[in-house]
Amino acid sequence: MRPRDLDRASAIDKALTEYSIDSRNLPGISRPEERHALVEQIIESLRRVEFARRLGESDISPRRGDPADAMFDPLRAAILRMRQGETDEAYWLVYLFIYFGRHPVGGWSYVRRIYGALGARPWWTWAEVAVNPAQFCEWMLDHQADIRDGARSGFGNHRKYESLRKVGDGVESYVRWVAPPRAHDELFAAARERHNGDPRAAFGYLYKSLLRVDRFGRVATFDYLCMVGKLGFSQIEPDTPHLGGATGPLRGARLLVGADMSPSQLDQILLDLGAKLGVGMQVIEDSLCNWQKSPNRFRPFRG
DNA sequence: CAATCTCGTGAGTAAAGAAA
DNA sequence: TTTCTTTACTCACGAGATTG
Repeated sequence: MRPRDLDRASAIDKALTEYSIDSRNLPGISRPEERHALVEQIIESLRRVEFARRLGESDISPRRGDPADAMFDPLRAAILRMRQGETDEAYWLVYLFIYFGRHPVGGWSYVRRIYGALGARPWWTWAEVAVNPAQFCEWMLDHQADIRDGARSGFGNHRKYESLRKVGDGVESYVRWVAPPRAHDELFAAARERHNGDPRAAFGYLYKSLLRVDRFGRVATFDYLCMVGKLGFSQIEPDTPHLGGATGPLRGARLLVGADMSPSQLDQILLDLGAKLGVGMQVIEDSLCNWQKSPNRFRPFRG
């Protein structure tokens, strides 16, 4: 662990111990091995979350926004667009970033080829897709072979069961969700207003509706909304870890708190725990998922 | 010695079934 | 009706087994 994290680690360790004495027993970390492994996972998760926040404030080369350039990066492209006031394009790029993820070998090649329309013009910008999603759908079906490039392309780890065949349907469904000519920021602003500007309530409301979008299950929905919040596109933040329908994080939560609890009970307990630790629900969700894979020994998440 | 097939694994989404 | 659990399905990948 890095020296600068040591203080934070000992504070979290202490808070965990206090919580398990004062508030609720945490059988999964009664031994120091387990507790230390969890603390390290929490530190790692904090680092990942803070990386996205910092990225939103850092200098970014314009080449990151150009799908014709090998340096293209959908997340950085989203930030650039937002800075230029192109909010719909920014949200669309976050969606694409989540939908495809980064392949360990192929990197962003899927997003790059699709967003950049395989070098043709115009690119598949939000303006193009929103007006005619059916045309995008057709283009996707026609160009699957050109987009694919063996081992040098593919979906990211979290999206490994997706396929190019389904992308058209997914995108069509997402376009219906945004419902142009309504803009993304109108949708998010309405969600916030509906809940008096409460970032958590707005998140919960958006989560429920986005979950109905095709090919956007629990993980994609949660990650997309978290990213929108972290980049500051909209003032929202996860209200709970949303363990309903989860696999890894739910297993982790049951290991930590107790096997006989339902996802919604665990959501509430973890909300309380997160407040005591001073960490957000994405950190809780992410760290429990990684911890659960190896509860008694810290293993960094790679992928 | 390949090339191909066949599981098993891992971590998602969707839908059906069960419970509250 | 909503929530939770279970089951099925998807896709890439690697290890072994099978085939040519």
